[in-house]
Amino acid sequence: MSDKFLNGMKEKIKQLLVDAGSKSGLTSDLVFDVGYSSDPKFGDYASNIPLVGSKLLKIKPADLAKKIIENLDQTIFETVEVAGPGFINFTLKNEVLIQAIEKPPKPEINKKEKILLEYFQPNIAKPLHMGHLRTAIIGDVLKRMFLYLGYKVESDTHMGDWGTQFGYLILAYKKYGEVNDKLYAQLNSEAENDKSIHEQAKQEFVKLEKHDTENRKIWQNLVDESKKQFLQINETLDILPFDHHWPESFYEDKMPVVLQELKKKKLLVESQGAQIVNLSAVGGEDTKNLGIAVIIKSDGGTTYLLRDLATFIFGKKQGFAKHLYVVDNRQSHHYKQLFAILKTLGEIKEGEGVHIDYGFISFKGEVLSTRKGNMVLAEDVLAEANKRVAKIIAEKNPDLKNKEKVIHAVSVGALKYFDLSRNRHSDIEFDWDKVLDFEGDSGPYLQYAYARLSSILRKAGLDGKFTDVAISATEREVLFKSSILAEVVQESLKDYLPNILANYLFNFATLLNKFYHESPVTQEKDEKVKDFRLALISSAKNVLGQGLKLLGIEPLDEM
RNA sequence: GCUCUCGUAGCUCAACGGAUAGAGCAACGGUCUUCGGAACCGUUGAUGUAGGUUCGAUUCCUACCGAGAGCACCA
Repeated sequence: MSDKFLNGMKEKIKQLLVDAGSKSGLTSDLVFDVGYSSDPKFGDYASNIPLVGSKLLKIKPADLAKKIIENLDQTIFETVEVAGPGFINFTLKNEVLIQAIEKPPKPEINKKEKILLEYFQPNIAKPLHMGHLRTAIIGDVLKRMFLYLGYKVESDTHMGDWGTQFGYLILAYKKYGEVNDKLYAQLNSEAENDKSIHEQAKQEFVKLEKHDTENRKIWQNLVDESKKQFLQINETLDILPFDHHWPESFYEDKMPVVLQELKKKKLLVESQGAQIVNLSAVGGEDTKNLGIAVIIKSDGGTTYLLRDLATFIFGKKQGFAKHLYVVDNRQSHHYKQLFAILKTLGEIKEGEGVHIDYGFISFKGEVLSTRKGNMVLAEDVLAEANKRVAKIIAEKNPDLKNKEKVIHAVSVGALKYFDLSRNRHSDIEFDWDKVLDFEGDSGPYLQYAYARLSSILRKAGLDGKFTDVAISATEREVLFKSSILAEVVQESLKDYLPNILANYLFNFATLLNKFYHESPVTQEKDEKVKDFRLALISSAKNVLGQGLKLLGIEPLDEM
């Protein structure tokens, strides 16, 4: 995100430092940072302003730090200290944290700006495997975070229902009288030995594009059936409903205009019978390595790229200021070409189109692939997860109500967290035992911490209130971490990295486990202390619950 | 050949250019007459190589080594 929308505590402290800095001889455009302290002993927040400012003023960082602190408005701070090589460490007053918890900051954003978020591009005739799930899981969390912060965001599935693969599907139907993933794979493998099959398939697609009645009918049936299947993902994985289903075929009538535009700008050239844009020849420095982009194939068929050009332009006409694509990183070349052509057409400005790429999932060192038979099907993983969760519940909590619901929520939580806790740029090594490990750094661990908090509140029967009592270091940490959720979400969304939120929640849950382990609540004799701890638990539960919902994981009162 | 990702502990992963590189699993040792043991506490253990920029580099730059992906008629 290019927006400057942070208005949490970091931004507030930054502003205070800018003011204090200008009274200390620094210019207001000095670039410096305010971040979370790496360790509670360094306070809540830390800034490097003395380190970057000292060079300009040619004085020691420590001396500049002292000067800035003297000029600083300290009303919200308990302590402000100079430490290390020249950091200023800030500890907020407890009452300030409590206020931030009760009234989380809301970012100032451009409410008119609509965002189009494209994720989950299932291919027809291929069953969903773990690799396909990544786009849906990441996209769904991004959508939830946008909505939480007040953005206008709409999701679109962009189902792959067009292109040569449909030639194959139609051909398979005509040959075998029906189509499924196995027959599709069979035809593909036959095509490897028999080149004429590929030609036939291409011809079937061309016929489809030319409105051949029979092919249209076959195609429509395939699409309808597949769509029904794919949209089960909303239930099976608790993915928010999609706002749009604008599949590739939707752009069929929107491509000719784009072609006209490309011709008008003299970008389209004929080469080996195909219509192409030679990006090495048309663009500047940034496009010279992008090579050749095929717009119309030599058989007259359209390409994915042309459809994507039409897709972006359509989105713009619908009033979307940004178009985000959650697609795996193997397509980064494609998106570079897409954005480069749009730029040349004058249709896109910097930051209006973003490829949110992610690493793919491998299994035993190989990429998941239908063709290679190296498959881990989503439904199999979920079924196995359900089995193991059910077993654990039978051991630990046999009297649990709503067992089915809990089993589902825990399984989905484990599956999603496995994905979301990792940086999306990294490839993921799929491992049954790791996905299905419900201890330690896992989805169920977060849900467990939430359930424990609920349990304590249930036993106590009241919510407590923040009283003025001496608190432990752990309690202080809980208080601080409870205050920063909105800020963390903003940071997580800034580079579209859900793992920032996931990692924060894991640390928070760990802290909470430690807290209720060392601080008894219901048995506490001192009423004021009890009130405080209950209030702390109550607010921490809200924060953790909200965080889990943002990850698309259901908070459970009992499990 | 060109381009892009990625090389961190035995394994799987974290770390806006910041302070002592964090976790989980595995191993070993503890906690409990338990507000729920899917828990808590501790021990062992890591930045591919060589330079450079910086007050400060896992992070940025260059080269090399290694892994993966992409580079016109698949999407």
